[in-house]
Amino acid sequence: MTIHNSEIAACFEEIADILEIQNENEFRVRAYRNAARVVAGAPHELSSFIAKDEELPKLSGIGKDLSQKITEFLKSGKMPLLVELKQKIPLGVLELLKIPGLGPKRVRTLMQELKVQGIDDLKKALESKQVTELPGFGEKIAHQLFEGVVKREAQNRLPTRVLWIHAQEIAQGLLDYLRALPGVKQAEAAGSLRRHVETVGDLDILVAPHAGLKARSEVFKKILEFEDIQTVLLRGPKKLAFVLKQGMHVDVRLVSEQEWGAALHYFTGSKAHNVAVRTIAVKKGLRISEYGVYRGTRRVSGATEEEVFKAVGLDYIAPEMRENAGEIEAAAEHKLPTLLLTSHIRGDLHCHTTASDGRKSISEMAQKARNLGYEYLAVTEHSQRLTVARGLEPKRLWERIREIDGLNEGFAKGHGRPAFRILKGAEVDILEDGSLDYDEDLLAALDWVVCSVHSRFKLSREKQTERIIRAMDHPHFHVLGHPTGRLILEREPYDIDMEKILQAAVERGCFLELNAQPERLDLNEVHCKLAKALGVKLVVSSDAHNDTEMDFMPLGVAQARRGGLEAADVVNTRSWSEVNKLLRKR
DNA sequence: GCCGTTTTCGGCCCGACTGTTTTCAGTCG
Repeated sequence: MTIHNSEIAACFEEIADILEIQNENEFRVRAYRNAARVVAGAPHELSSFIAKDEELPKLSGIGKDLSQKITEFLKSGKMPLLVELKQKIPLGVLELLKIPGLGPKRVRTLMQELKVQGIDDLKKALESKQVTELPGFGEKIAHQLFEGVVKREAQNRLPTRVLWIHAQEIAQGLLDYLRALPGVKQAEAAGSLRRHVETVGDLDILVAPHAGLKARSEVFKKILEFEDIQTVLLRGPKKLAFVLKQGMHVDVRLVSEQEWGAALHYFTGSKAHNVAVRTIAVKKGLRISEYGVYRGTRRVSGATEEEVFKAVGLDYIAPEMRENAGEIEAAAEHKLPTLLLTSHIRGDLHCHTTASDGRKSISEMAQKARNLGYEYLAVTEHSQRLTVARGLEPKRLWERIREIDGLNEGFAKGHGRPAFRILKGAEVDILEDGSLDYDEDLLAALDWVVCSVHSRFKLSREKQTERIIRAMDHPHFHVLGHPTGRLILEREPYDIDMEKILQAAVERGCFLELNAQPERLDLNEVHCKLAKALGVKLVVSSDAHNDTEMDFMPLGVAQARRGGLEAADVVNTRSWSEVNKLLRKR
């Protein structure tokens, strides 16, 4: 059984929670939280080092003690400190920390004074009014906690985060409203939305009003008149919080123009990135807050993000990379990658039409591709095995090949438009034994072959990995489609050894896909970094089932940027003739 | 518990808001 980094991180988070409730040294608590973040963001599965009987790599924030704990956990599956701590504390108590208004101190009071051991106990204590008699608790907090308990019960199985694209739609509506207000100079979304994290929990919105006290208070009033606001949670002089009808939590900050850059940086995060940047500032005798960069009481900069980075000796770091996963060190050494842009993309190498499970004809899809300025579009219908998606029998695919040849002749005639070409492709199922779903001669007639797993997701890690690598052995295997099979918030990835698969791809000269569908987005940023380090090139594809879905390409590009990819790392930043040269020799 | 161009002790990121207080603790991001 393999233990993933996320499981190690979860253990450290739990230890931190319990230590905090026990009123332990806050810096020890912070060390565990920091370690959880570092491990969760590590580019390699730490278990792979143990499997190879190697030392764990040095990670900043993981010292001798934690390194030893991780090693023991990976070898034995047990973390003795956590076991010991859990014996000292009722299990339901950790759940209490998730109720808004309850932190470690109040949980401790509830445990000691009222013997509260979980959410049910808390509810009873609240109903019997015992809670309001405790020191530090009053009517309002009791009310807030009761709401939290009820909401928790109702929400238990609802996901608390939404897909990036849904958050983006909601944010866009709010931003359009804010930017149209007369007193507003600029408004921007920060937070995980700006960093293009796959899922978003809440919105962080910055608003810069025109100067003057009156303008500020006027703007505040107007913001609260936004029609989608359901409940206002908080309203201070600089900060508003509310819940929208869509269930999305929103924090709004009023920011002056000269503070804009510092505030944008601060609220874009990530938290780990901010802490790391501010730590560098402290070492240079500076102090960074959301208001600016200060030396003593003197404000040094803060109007733009570029200024903030420059003040602490860093190159500008794109929001997508701000996870404290190596970008700060790279920025200090002027070694940041020149990130991929959507404008670098010269063609889309994965889409479907009405022939299988798409919604538009080849011509309509080609038209859209030309409108996007692409030079080529690979039409990649599903193969015969995927009957639910009306996968093509060989005979129908042969017909399609001839049809596409005909269309391309039309494009060749030009009519004054730039050259364009439809590529004859397929998304071929990788069968359980690793063979492909079409015969050799048919595959040989195609320009571009995407190979994907669409069945038997539950194979063991060894078997699934072997299955994919065996498929890669096939001479016509060009790219592994949606390599993990996950559907964000819906379906876990299948269990595979990604490092092994990437290594196999290097050896065989094939590619992996970064699928731009909003619920796929695999490879993720950690895999992208690994791919780049190993020298595997990726293909960013829309996997469009409708012409409108070809607009998903920027989502894939954003994921690639999170993984630090440059244009050269991505296959379809090249012309088709250049891509063809990259294809493995047959 | 981690870390070191203030190296093996003594620091450790920063501020807003709320409620319960009468100057601040707790929570949150």
